[in-house]
Amino acid sequence: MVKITDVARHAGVSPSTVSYALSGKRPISAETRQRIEASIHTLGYRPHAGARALASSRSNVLALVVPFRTGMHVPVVMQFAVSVVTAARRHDHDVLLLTQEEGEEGLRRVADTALVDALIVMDVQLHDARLPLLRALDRPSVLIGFPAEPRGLTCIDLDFEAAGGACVRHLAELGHRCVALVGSPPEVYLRETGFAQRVTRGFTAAADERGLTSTVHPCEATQAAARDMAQRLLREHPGLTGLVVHNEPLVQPLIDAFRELGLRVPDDLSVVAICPDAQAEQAPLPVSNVAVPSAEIGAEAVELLMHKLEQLPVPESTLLPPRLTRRQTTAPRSASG
Amino acid sequence: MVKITDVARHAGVSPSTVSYALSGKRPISAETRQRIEASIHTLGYRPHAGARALASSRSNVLALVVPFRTGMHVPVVMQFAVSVVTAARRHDHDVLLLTQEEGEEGLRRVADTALVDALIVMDVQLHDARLPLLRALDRPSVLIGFPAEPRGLTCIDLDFEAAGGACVRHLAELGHRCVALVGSPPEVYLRETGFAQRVTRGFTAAADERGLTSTVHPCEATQAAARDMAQRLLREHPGLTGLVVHNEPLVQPLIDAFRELGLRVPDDLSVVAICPDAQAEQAPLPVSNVAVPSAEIGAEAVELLMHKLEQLPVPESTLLPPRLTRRQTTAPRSASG
DNA sequence: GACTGCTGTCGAATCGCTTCGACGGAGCAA
DNA sequence: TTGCTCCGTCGAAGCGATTCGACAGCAGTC
Repeated sequence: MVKITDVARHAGVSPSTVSYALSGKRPISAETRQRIEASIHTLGYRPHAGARALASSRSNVLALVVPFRTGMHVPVVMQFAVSVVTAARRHDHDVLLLTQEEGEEGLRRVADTALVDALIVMDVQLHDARLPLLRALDRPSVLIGFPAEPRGLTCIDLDFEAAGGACVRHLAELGHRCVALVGSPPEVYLRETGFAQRVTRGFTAAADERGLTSTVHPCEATQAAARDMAQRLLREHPGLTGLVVHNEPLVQPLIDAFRELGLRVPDDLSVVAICPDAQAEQAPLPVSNVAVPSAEIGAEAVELLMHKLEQLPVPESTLLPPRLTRRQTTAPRSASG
Repeated sequence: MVKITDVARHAGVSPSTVSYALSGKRPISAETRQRIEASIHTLGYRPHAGARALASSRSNVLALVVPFRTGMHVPVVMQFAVSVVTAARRHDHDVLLLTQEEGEEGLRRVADTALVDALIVMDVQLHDARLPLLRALDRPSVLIGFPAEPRGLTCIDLDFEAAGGACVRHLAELGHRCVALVGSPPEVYLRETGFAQRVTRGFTAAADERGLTSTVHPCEATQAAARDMAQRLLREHPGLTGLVVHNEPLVQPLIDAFRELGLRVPDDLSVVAICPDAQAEQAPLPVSNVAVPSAEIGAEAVELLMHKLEQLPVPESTLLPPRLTRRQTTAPRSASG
């Protein structure tokens, strides 16, 4: 293994000079720097991560805690993880993958052994058991999602409340007067994952504000449940012409189910989903949607963390504003509707 | 931060004794060990990961390289990653997440900086550009998937060839005489990802062996493509009664498309998929399938790596035998079929 | 009773890098 | 010329573990 002393000897300088040339923490003359860079290149030198971490007390590694089994949509999680890795690399950091299964002990372990410099925690619950720990840890963290009490933490997420409102307003502007929200499976509400409730709140508030009739329905993510839900909505709310879906795997099955029941989308029923753009675009009939911007959230979470690592102030809450794209599943309410 | 010398002082022993008590590399009397453990507990000691890595030249971290954009089914990748993390933790290792985007340079970086002890590489292509590097690296690696020339490497995957064969034999035993394979999107074949070709080979060989009529059709993973494919198969192969699907997102759309064309599953058409059990079970009509055992592959990949780290011999190839589960989409060929 | 062989522990060296203080020389002001 | 400041570089002291060789004490052997 080639080490910093080898480089130093080869370049005719001292090890500390090589170190400073690499880190830029002290001025080094252009000439010397070039000689050092040449030596590094010809010798193929790479600083030893452990030695560096020991000496500098920085590992340049971030922990990412991903949900294990949850109501969360898998592609969203994956997309998110990839964007975190990509963003971290831009800041010369790597990403250690932890599963939620490890729980608090896992967080404590990677933090206390100085294996990571900072943590990103996904799928935060309203009353998450890990909150006290995250507050107490000597390492900065960023949460994806909002707990009941975010003070003293750094949280980021899509503004789901505004997203729910945006969907309703879009429908209202198209003339719809009776709308329904089909949401996450019941256990997501029970687990208090926050975002489900926030969508509901925004949805209901906007509907009330515009004087629309509205109902909310949690729903399992299966085709059978979709079919039942479609029938039930038709039966219980005959005037329904606008539907908001916040349940990724259910978007297409619901649309299909309504079709089978004889409703045309968007002519008889307008559908707007809260889901990733990729999904909305690729549907057989592209779906009007509010984007769930996993990549943006991941990238921004890393930026926040980098600021915290540099002791710069960051906002406690970051709510990304919803972006609604009208595609082909929403249309003005027809005369017959 | 509490360090090993603090523990040593508290327990009235030398630091090296603490280290040996922790690692078990030399005998320590029961009494001393207990005193040390008590001190560790009361002081809340955790060994510094960097210091440990530097001294022992072992970081206890594995790298996992996941595909970025690919024909691979996202939930399979995720499932796989989670099982790798879980298995690694059982061996007191952590997992560093790399994206394929980083390419060879990324592998070289984490290996040469001694950030990781070993690597797991997913989505290996037949003529993967990373193979020479992986052969040359001073750190062991395990590949998920088989390149054209696996010699000198350690590879593991489902035995896709046997899986293709198993599907055909299952259909043959039910009396079917004309079968088709609907496979991955064309680009997966072009990218030479190996598993697509292997399924085809096993499928065709088994069909020939049993004297069945067989055809193979790559297919995009969209609903529209599924519909076209169903129509085309019906038109071109009127005698078709057995279908093998090796394309996760297409399984349900294909079944739906055939239904819409008036075919009953399994009465008129038997369908067997190569897909994760979870997907097969959760379908509206549970699908007969050969399991893609991501979790097993991930766990076994970690075991192989652990053996290699201990210098134990491991097989160059590990092919997991296919496991076919008959559910509700396959039935004996009907008289009319 | 001297010798051999364990068992259990210690001390010191070492891993490879960062960082702090020091210092020589150049540039500039008085 | 003297005295100050910077700039660029060096040397040495850590960072916090692991590991190797040494050694004391005790048991068993001839």
